[in-house]
Amino acid sequence: MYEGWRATGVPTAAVASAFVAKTLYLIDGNSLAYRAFFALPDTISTSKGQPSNAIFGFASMLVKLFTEYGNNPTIVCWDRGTSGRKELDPRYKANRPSKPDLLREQWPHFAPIVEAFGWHNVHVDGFEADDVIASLAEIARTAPDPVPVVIVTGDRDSFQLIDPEGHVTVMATARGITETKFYDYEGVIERYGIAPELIPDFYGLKGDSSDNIPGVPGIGDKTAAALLQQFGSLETILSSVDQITGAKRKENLTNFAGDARLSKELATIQRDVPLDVDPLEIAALHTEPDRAKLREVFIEFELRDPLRRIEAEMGPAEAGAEEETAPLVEAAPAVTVTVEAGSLAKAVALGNTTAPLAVATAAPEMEDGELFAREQAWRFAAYCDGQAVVGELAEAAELAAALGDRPVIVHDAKALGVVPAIVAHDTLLAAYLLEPSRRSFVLDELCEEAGITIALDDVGARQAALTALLAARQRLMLEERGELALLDEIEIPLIPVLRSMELAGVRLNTKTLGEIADRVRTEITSLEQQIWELAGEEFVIASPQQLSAILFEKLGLTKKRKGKTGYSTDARVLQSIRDEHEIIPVVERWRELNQLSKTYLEALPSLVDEQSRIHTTFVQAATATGRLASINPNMQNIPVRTELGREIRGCFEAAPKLALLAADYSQVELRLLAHVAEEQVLMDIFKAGEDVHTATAREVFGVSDDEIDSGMRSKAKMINYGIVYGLGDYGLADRLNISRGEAREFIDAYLARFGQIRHFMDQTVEKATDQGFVTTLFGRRRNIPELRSTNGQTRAMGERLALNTIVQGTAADVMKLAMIDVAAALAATELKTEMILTIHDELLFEGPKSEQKELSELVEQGMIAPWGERQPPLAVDIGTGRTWLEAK
DNA sequence: TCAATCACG
DNA sequence: ACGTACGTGATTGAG
Repeated sequence: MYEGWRATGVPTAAVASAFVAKTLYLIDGNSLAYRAFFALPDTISTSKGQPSNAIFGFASMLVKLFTEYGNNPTIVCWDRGTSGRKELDPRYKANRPSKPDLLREQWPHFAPIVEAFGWHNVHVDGFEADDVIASLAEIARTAPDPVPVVIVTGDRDSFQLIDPEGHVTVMATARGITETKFYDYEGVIERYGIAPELIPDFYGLKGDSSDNIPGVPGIGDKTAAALLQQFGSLETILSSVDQITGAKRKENLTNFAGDARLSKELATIQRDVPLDVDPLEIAALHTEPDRAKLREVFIEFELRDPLRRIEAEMGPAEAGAEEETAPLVEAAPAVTVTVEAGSLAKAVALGNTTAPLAVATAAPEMEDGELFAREQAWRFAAYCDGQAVVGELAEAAELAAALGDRPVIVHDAKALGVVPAIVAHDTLLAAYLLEPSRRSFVLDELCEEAGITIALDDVGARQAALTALLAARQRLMLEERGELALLDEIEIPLIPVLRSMELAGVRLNTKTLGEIADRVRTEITSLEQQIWELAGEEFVIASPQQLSAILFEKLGLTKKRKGKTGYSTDARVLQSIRDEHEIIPVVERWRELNQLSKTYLEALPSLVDEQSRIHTTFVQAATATGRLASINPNMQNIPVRTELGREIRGCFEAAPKLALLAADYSQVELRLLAHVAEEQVLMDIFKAGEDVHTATAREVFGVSDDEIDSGMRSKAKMINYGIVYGLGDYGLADRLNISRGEAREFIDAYLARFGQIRHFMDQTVEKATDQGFVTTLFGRRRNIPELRSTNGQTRAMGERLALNTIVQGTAADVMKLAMIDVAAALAATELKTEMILTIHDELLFEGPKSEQKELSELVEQGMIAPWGERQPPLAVDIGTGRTWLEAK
């Protein structure tokens, strides 16, 4: 039976039985790889754009086995051909689609991961993984001193390998990939109602569509199990057809008896595959993971969490082993680092003083409830050229002052409070440019992933050194991708500009705001009573679940869209059923007031400083497109669209004796689109200074200007927005409340009139799909793995992302350059005016009214300057006033 | 912690 | 057969 491996001369079962028996894990590699691939979104990919969902899932499973069950002897088996079973019936697995490209690309990387664990890969030509597993398990099970076997697979037909003695059990992957369920002999009986050895009979009856095993028509899980329980085996069933109830079933069992027998055979896993490995030997062998190799592949595929888990499990490497896990980068200087406590001056003089100094700071540790943390010192560390100095600061601002003109490398320079005069590199911003879709940029994690490690006891010194090494690596990568200028000429120069705006803040008239708040509170209370009365009971109006129960169940109103947890009650749904019940308008009003009240009226006053000013924090590494984000509070979503919203906006005002000036780009995104698509008709509209929506209506509907009504203009406006967002007919139909067909006609008419836009879209999608990413006009890059998804809907999303990212991202680049220009121009004058806010395409300034004329000129110039001579020109609208509302 | 909702560009 | 326009942040209820 085991000639295969006997012939090769490896130890026989008798010899091997001398080894100590441990549990042997036999993994169906194919099953796991496929499961992982289909269980996880195929948009998971590395920062370089390499698809990695299956690798991630597969590696996670191995890590789970390692961490939860220990380092057991493990063999991963792989298909090599579709086995002898194919000869029985050419239909077997015939309708199985070939391996998806995205999985095929990942295929070569599974085996090395297994090897890194110190585990074994096995395949036998002409056999499938489960046949190999069965044969290995058979040897282990029947050895004089049986080795317990756990088979890890997602395929249920492997249950037939489970034995009554408990030597062979199956760990089956459940939903997802890392969720598993153990099956032993009793477990299978419990689950299927039949013993494991009847599994082939079971599949013979019910068939298996995934492997194209026919079975008997009309027989499913339940019937197959019942029949087997009654008769004991497929053969007995087939020979006792007369005793079976149901004419049709009888007929099928008679007519398809041949198929059933063949199906059983197809479902029977072979246990006599010739092998050249000895499972008993492997079971007795203890191997250790190759930590360096493991690290290398996990880092290569950016498997952050699995790497963390496996390293935590393995514990610190043994002394002396450190050399083996050498970092992937040239991090040699780290070894020579010396740490000495010293002064700031000493730090600043570290190494060659014209070379950048890497610095790191740590805020005082604050215990819960501790109010006076500032009495403690800040700690700082500086690193340059293999030497480090650590020390303390009375306050954070000391650092920038001491640094003077020394170039600095730092992780998040803006967070230092005072931005050093010369920032040579910011590892946070560099990491953001390299991976703009990433959510967190923790230095330790970035280094960990890059394979940069430094053995230094002092946390501060280590952070500073890590920053330096990471910076070097990042600059090479940015250079390679053509994004270095983006860092050096946009993101870094922007840091002090943003910091100044944060420090300046915006003045809030808390008195007026308080009056509005009181008024609104009263109204909310009254609305609340009305709603409860109309509903006939008190409930939490803010709970979509409870509201949904009232509206759609108690009151029986028309249900519209439904989400994951129930029927939607959002504004659009409410609007569409407004006429059905008098409660709806009250709920709508309550929603509006409550939202504005909770988010702004009640929250903002507590955020003002002694000057009644609010200081937001701009997050430079937040959005996937390059835009800025604003938090604590978010100053970029202050209301303006509703009446109450405008009242709130009116509470933001200039300080006494000063005024506000707002400058916003007019239709930047459409102008940029016209430029990148080289769409002459659209460019001409802008060059002529026309209203773009009206002009679009004219072009698309083929009418003259005086025939355009407001409805046509608003339709055109929707189409224009749609174009920028990457529109589809359904989305447009939804918004315009027209049929999908009509929407399609509009879009076709638009793209026919603006032919270059269509060309640009097609070309962009093609190029982006090919490259896996898009870039803005200024070279900012975003990977879009969605474009290569096997799911059509996901791909469509990728196409929209591709187009929108170019437009939105280029607009963000332009605004950032504008802010740098304007800030520099302002600084070069005697003007006292300050730039205080940026809201994507708008800038807000505060200063003496007397400066407004000069300021307008300067701001407009500064905002247009980055665009240079490109066509169409950009345009800026400027307004002034006491409040933000007036200025806009 | 997530989903739903809604404020903005 | 699906479920739709891009990008954000804050608040809230419910698990």
